[in-house]
Amino acid sequence: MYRTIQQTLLGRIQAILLSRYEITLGQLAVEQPPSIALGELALPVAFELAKRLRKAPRAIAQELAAALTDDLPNLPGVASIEVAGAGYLNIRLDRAATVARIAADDHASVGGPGFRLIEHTSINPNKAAHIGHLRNAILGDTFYRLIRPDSYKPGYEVGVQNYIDNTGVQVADVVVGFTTLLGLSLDGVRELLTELLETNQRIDFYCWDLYARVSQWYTEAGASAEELQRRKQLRLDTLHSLEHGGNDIATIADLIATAVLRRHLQTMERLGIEYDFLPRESEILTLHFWDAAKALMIEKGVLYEETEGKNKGCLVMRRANTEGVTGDGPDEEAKVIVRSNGTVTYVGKDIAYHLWKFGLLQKDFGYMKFHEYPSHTCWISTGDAALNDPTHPVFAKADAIYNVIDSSQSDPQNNVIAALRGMGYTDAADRYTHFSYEKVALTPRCAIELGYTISDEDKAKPFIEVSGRKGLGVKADDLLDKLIAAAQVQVDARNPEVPEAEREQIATQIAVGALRYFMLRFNRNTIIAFDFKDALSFEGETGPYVQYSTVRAGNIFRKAGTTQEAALAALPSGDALAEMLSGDEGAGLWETWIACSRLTAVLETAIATAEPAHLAKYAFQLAQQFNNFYHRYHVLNEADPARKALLLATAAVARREMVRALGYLGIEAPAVM
RNA sequence: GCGCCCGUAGCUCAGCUGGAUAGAGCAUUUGGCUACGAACCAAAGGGUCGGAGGUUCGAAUCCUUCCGGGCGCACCA
Repeated sequence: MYRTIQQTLLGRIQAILLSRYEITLGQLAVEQPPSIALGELALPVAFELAKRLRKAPRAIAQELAAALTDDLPNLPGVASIEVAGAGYLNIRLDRAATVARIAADDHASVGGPGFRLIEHTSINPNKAAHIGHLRNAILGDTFYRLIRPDSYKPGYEVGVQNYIDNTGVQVADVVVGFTTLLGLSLDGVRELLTELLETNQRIDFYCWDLYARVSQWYTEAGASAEELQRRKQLRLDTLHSLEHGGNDIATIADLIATAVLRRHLQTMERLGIEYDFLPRESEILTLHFWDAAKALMIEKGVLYEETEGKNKGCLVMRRANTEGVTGDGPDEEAKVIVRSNGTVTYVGKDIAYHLWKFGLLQKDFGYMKFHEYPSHTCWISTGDAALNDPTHPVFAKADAIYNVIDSSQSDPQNNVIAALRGMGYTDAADRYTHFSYEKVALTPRCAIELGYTISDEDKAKPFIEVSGRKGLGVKADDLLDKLIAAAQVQVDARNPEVPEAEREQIATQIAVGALRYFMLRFNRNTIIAFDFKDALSFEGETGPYVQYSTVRAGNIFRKAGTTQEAALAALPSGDALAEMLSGDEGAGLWETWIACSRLTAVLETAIATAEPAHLAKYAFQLAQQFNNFYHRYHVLNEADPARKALLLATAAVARREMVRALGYLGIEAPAVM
């Protein structure tokens, strides 16, 4: 609703500027005044115009205020406009009329045309997911919730995919662990996987330790140089066997990668995170995506053979943000895409994959059903035409893409964008968003708590990098288990009358709420220094604080013998409502309604900036606002029926928007807690 | 060497495309449970927004420079 008013106001202002001054301003700022006593919206537009009109801001503001006041019939909901400070235009709204519209759930639309593809999670399928992966998946999943169509907004058509690098070095490393460190054959690996499954052991946890062992084995202190060289070669040979396919090593890799992948899906499903499609690198190889991309790149003149210098004999591409060839010499800054031995680099494969996303590659994956969620199917790629299920949805038609990938990958991401741009696909390049975020690190204290030995140098640092190679990190499932246990203690103590199964469900909701909120409260480019104390907190700026607020609100309706919907429908109207919302006393309630009306405005900002943290902050502010209201106004004891109805409606609107905001964060509102 | 990011209260972080007195949480101190559940609320202390210049009506925000930290810059994936 707040956004609706913003939009009409800006529209009128633009019209006035055009007719009076013949000025068009691209971007007009709308702010909230520091205090509600000054109004609900403020326009600093007069300051902007002062230079261009060579007039004092206050004088311009006076003129604009007069014009807007004349225009009041075209501004529904606006009560008055006044000039304040050095030249602000402060807008006051008609409280009763606005409250009625908010109660009726009148709000701006969010959404538009076009298909969007979000890629997130993309964990190497060779070990358990850790907190860093959680941040990635939670960011991606939350953004998906922000933009998808739902009952509140039309949104955008969207697909979610999780890229699986099942033929990379990380999988090769863990395969070396199974074949060499454990000395297992293909049958031996099959038996071990079955055994782990039957004894309810997590294969991804098993691989976590094995992967760390292999990494250590490659650089083992006691081993001779020849031996280490032999191990390195084994690693390389294994990688090549995976890439080539059709051998026992590749089959082992596939068994392990698929089993680990299934575990990742389970872990993420605990957090309410689902996928539509799992494209795998193995199919990018077997279906020869690169060959098609290469032909296209050469045709478009982006890819060329270097004939001299250090990259002689390679196919190279001009790098992003460089001038390329200046003068006669070779472009030494160029990025090698095809090595002199004819093999393609990672960026090359990535370019092919991204051409596919935008529907620009003349090739497609085969699709098989892989996992069933309650509401939809998750598909996986296949290179076997016989296995392709023709009923599969189409994904290779993106108008815009969002790649949730940590910020250290910005260089390769920019190379892919540069390739698209160089090929003339400027629309695609412009709508390619590297949804970058900083990593989750451990505080030294946390690392010590986990039992790792930390060097003095590391102890002095503010944080220590998580390392799958070293096995240094907090596994996602472990953290979630820990959070559930902590929540369970509280739920059991506070709600002994609730059946056990329900208490467990509530504890899980709280744990997920705490975890998701924790990962979302920071801006994307803030490094999170992980600490159990903060992550396990249920007080202050946390998910459970917001959840608790919804429970409190819910209790009011229950005890008043009504429901949230009925309370909103029973909002008083007319002069009685206006009277109750007026003055300082009414301002307290009015403030809550205005805060509740800002959801679409916040959604819009969060989507435009690809920053879910805005919504997390908003959810918390709403809860603070509600708790403030809760203490200030006692609903059930209110003697005046009209006033009581207004208080009930206020609690109802607060709960409605808190639950919505939480929903976008992927957090449920428990019935009790 | 080049590129990107960061430096705001004791700690962890917000601060919307420059705007009104720089805000939260945690921690500390104090007050509030015979009133809708205290996973809560209220109050207090705590800031030369890394330093120095500059741009202008106005700078935490933009520009330059320096200091301090992080991450990239392979014929690795």
